Amino acid sequence: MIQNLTEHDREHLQEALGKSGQKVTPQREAVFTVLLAERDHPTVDEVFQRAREVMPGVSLATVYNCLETFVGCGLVRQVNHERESTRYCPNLAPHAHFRDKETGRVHDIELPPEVIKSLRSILPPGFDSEVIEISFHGRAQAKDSPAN
Amino acid sequence: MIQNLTEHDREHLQEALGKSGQKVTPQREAVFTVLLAERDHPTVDEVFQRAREVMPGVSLATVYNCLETFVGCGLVRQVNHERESTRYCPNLAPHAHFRDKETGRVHDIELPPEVIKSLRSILPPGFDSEVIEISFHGRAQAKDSPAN
DNA sequence: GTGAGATTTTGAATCATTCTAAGTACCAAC
DNA sequence: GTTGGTACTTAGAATGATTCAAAATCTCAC
Repeated sequence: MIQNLTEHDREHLQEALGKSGQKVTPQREAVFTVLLAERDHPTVDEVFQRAREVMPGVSLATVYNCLETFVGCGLVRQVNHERESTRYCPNLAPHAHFRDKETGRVHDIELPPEVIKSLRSILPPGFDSEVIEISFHGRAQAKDSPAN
Repeated sequence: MIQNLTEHDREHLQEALGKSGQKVTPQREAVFTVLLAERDHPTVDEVFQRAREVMPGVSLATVYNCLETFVGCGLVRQVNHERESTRYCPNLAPHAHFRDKETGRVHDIELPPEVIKSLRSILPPGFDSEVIEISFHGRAQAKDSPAN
């Protein structure tokens, strides 16, 4: 069952939206409620299904809009950041990727073994990871692609 | 300009394909050549455009097939691993994600500040990152979602 | 209450990717 | 050298997530 927002959460929503000049609407409340109710990293479609339980008339487009708005004002995070076309690289050495916001270019960043180790060490017992994907997003002033 | 494969690269291709009972074909050679020629993490469509310069008749479907084959036999790596629907989470504390291969579930993994620091430290000078995305892929025997 | 601007809705459009069915190439056995 | 099998490629249709466009609705300041 999806509970109503607590006073505190409602204020949080209000404040975050307000800061960027946007309003609290029933739809936004519904979507936010859904996100807080079950923190299982739902897809848009899952959010949509659940939101309809609370507000039967909401549309899928609105759910997309709300989520975009929330991401924009820092209320929620996108897990598959900037879903774009899949990219391929023939560099098989362990490395991270850095996507330059400005150019869209992706650079390889060498990944020293001790960093990999420290990453693995944060996994709780019972979690066994074969693949670690790391990607940075930001700006690079570098002239040329580094390590490749 | 896209050069032909070196002897060495051709052998590499041959061996990797052979291991999984697959053949070297002109199309696969062309696609592999393209991948090695410019290591800029191209999208499928970019690979397709470039492959056509080398082999005008090649089809998009074949490029998809070749890339899938290469990933399967470990010749290349996919940058946007498992492109799926975008997911959302309201956990704003810095954390990594762990996707369980079996269930498809995504778990939050707490990210200690020192690990973040060590990650930032691998960026070459001139690279300034605002967002770091980390995702593990593997198996979890845990009963329940941990830190959330 | 009116009007401007923001928000929502529906349905169409787009884009990456996958699927399907038919065609082609190659190799082995005869 | 023909036959058959298997892997591979092709074109185009189908799918699925997401975005867009235009009309309808809401909200708030006045």
